[in-house]
Amino acid sequence: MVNTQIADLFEEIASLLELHGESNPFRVRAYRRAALTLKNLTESVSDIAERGELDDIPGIGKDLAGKIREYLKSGRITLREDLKRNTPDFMLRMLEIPGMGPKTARTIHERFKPGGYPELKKLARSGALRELPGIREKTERHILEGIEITERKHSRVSIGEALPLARSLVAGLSRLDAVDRADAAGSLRRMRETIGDVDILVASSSPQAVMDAFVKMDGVWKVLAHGHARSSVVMREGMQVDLRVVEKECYGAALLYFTGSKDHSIRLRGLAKKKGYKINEYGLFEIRSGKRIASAEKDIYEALGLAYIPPELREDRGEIEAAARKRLPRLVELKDLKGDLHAHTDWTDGVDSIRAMAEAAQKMGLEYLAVTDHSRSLHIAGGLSSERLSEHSAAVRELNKTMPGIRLLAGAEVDVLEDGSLDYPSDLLEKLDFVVASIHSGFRQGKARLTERLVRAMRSGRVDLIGHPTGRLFGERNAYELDFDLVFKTAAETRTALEINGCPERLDLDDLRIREAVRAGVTLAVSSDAHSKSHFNNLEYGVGTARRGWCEKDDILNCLPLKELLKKNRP
DNA sequence: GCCGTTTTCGGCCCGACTGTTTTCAGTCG
Repeated sequence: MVNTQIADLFEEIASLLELHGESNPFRVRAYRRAALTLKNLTESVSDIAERGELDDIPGIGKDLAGKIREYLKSGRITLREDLKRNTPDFMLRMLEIPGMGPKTARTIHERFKPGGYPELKKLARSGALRELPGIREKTERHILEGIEITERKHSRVSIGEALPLARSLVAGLSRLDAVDRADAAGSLRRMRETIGDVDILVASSSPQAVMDAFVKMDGVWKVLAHGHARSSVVMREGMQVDLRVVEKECYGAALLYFTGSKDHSIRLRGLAKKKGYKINEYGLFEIRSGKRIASAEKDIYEALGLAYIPPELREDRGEIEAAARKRLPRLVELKDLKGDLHAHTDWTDGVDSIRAMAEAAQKMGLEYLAVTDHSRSLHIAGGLSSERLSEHSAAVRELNKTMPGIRLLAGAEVDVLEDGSLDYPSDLLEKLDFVVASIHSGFRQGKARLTERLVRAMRSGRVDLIGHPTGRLFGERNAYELDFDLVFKTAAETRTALEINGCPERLDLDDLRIREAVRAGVTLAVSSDAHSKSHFNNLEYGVGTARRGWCEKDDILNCLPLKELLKKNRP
């Protein structure tokens, strides 16, 4: 996507400017901010450029608009080419080392011009770097450790990995006598689909004791920083965890600050300043008197004239304006889900029986579960033949007689074949209670044909829900391109729901597309796509993503009680 | 480089930790 390409170039320009000693930090920030804005855009900048509306984008002025146009026209940005020509590749890569910023990278490069990590390591080991100003033995050691961390650390991990780790750390910390309260903050609390660092906040009146225990916790590999208010460690799996300890009185303000996002915080602080206040992690203060006005999250928002903004919305994507007008959505919650409409069993590629899955769903407090095993063409997953599907439905219905408290729906996840037809005959689908249709093959067909497949499936009149609509798989496969205007329009017209697949490797649709879909009047469904009992946890990730997409309860099909679901589905 | 109920100049969020420093610079979130 062209937006991402330009965003990456803007980020690169920002780093290059710093390396070249750019004296105006705000110029650098302007590029970084613009990069983030572009990544958050759902519309392609080339469309916006065609309408001549580039400088309507916040943070994009005359100059940056010009650079975007230059890229769209020529595929290059002259400033970036010029800077790049005068910057060795490794100088830029040195910035990836934690603790290594532009000033240090530049100093080292000017004197030694190392061409890669091996050379830099040799310099640090030999003690050669310490002849530079500001660098002594400890800095050398930190550079060596930083390189080691860079080599070990994988980039962002899915929330499915990060959340359980964070919860076990929070539980461990909560057991300490010195700890009054502990929470995961940062991008985890905002339920971002991927997590860079895990941020944990603790309230305690004996911070040093908490910190000392933290850096010695199980699984800690390296200690990056160990202070009395803040510490950072790297876990054996390579994930960085930052811990911040504050007094109980500041907990809300610290939670606000530590949850971010950075851009949301910056906006809040700007607002505060205009009102004569100052926000830091200890509270909201009146500048004139130095008095603390508020410290709970809610109270701080209120003092700024804003409604309370749930963490999932704190991305500076219009939530501050909406909060000022008291027009924030009432976000869907996990407890609003009445059922799950997409799950697999040991009839195909799931590991648990229909009964075991039903019991697990019931334990989650669900009223209904659609059992949607794979269709015949998906051989790799042991897709059911037409005959087997009939037996499957019969087994599901038989079980309903013996299991009070949960209603099982006989369903299928039917493949949308390469020509857009469905993988079971129409009369067979007609007999099912619930039909999920998904694309599992032919991902490379291109935007027009993939869109046409989904449109045809929706127009078949046999499909209730489109499963994982963009096919993305975290770390494996990017979302395929679709004509979303057409997909959303068709979904709304045919009253076909689109899935928010809660599997953490999918989270498909993603937050931005969900928001677009809601605006287009599309109904969504949060599904677990569970392949085992434990996967019903996925619903939590799905709801988190739905909330990031500004979904209310009424936008979600499986928030309907069973009766209404059946009525709506088969009128 | 952007932006404007402090509007075309002069601002731009704020604090912790570390190391190399005697009062601060660099980096990070």
